[in-house]
Amino acid sequence: MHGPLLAWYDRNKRDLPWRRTRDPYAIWLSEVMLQQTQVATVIPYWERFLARFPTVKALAAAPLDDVLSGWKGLGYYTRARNLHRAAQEVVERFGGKFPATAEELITLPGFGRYTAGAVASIAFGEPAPIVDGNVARVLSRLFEVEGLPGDRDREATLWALATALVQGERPGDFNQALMEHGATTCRPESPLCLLCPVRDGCFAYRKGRVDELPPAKVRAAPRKLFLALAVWPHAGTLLFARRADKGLFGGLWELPAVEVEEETSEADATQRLSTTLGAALTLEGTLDSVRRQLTHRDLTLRLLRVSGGPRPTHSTAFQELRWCTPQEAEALGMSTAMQRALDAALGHGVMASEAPVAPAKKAPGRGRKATER
DNA sequence: AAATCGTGGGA
DNA sequence: TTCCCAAGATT
Repeated sequence: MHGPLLAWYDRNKRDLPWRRTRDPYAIWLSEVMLQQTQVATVIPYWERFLARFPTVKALAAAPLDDVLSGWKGLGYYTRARNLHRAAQEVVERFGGKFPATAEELITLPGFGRYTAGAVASIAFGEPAPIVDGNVARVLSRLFEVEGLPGDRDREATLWALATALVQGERPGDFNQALMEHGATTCRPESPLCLLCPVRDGCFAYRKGRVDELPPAKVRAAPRKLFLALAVWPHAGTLLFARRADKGLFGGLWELPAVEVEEETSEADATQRLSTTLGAALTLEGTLDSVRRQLTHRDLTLRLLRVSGGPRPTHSTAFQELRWCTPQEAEALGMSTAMQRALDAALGHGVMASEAPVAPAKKAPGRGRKATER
């Protein structure tokens, strides 16, 4: 099946930007961005990021804030943090020369077995195996591998198969052929078996089990999470805070937030924010909540417009505090959820409703008039 | 080793 | 609207 699949790949592969380069750094970047993320989403991010950080040395030398800003909106932000750390290790441990073997690569932050094998095979031609979601699905069907995703025996079988299959011509292209086949033909729903180049050897196809392999993974119901956000305008700025490195949205900026319960009153939430920020806050009004559905979280952001003092510049509850104009805030690493909340606040005229500071600044035109309730 | 970590697109 | 989930790594 090695030959037919490779031939199919040569005829049918998509023209993706990272397939036009042999730069290990650029290929690595694509692999990290593609983790749990769809190709169409990654393409513009990859091009922008590469223009901003053209080499591993440039990335290593950049401030983490710039890296997180470049990752803004892509999700799984630990990837950006690990990418940055790994770039610095490439410079320090390997003299800026990208390590060429899976064995070395896997010692870098953010490199697991998959990413190490992908970079080693695609960028350096090492016959290193990979098993991602696509490959797992393709091999499960071809060889009728049983077991749920995550099952130890199943994973071991898949890696053993991938290891055996990648020995041969053009290991990087073969690995990509496996993935490409899984992404476009041997896809999860309604696979296109009539177009499959290796149908004759597929056990699941012969037995009519294509639709039942592999079994879908069981997913826990998302838990609810309520955050109360302080929308605190002053002199054309808003207060922003940097979250802890670990956990949800780690290291990203936000409108200062505290976790609350669904039934927590606005007054109590304001009090919690006062304590957290070390300031006496007055609730001036509320804005519509912003809801976001994450894989594991059902997120509700409750926006509280507040005033008060003294205005803090640091806090024990946050890594860092900063008063930023809306324009300055655009350069902060921020989750999409928080970006939506910020856009909502600005769109409702929270800057304009502030007592004007001479000379009066115009609120950014976000469309809607203030409809504060 | 089961849980955690985001997002946008498609059904 | 709601649900599902895609080129995984980390603890």
